[in-house]
Amino acid sequence: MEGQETPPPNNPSYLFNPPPHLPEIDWVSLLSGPTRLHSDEMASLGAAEGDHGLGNSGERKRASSSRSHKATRPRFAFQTKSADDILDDGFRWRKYGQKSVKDSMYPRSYYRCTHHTCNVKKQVQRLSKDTSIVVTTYEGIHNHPCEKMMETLSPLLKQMHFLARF
DNA sequence: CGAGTTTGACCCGCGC
DNA sequence: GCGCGGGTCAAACTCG
Repeated sequence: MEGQETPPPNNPSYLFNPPPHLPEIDWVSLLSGPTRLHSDEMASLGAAEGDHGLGNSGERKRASSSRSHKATRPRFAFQTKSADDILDDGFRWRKYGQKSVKDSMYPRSYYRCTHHTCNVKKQVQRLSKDTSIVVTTYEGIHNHPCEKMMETLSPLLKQMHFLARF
């Protein structure tokens, strides 16, 4: 049931996502149907983000400024057709939660980038309508190079460095 | 033994 | 004000 009408373009110009077994990404729905997942207006640059009182008697020491980041954070969602929920995009993700959503009969998984200085999050959810479709929502931008990519590029960079001497 | 996953509880925003 | 739905935390657990 793979109605693939868009074979992978073999243009060698993609610097991002050169991964080995990348499933087909529905970039069309990405670009045309921007946000029907979360129609959140990313206005309200919450400058006044006082941490919540949270005067709980030492229960959850919720380190403030965690949930309050609903301000201007780039987020984009796209659909992939894959049998596997998690697709290897070159980054390392650590799962930190899973919830069952109301509309979908499948649970939604929450991942966070394992890089120290990188607090990019993503959530993965399988469509109940079409179980072969997985909706991935990225939130934030990586402030570090993709290690998979660096691994691939490393010898190339070395060679360039070598050639640059001439 | 460390990194990552599982899972239940907690917290919060929003609609009624 | 209350209940629901969704997002996150953290302890326990698993796997390499």
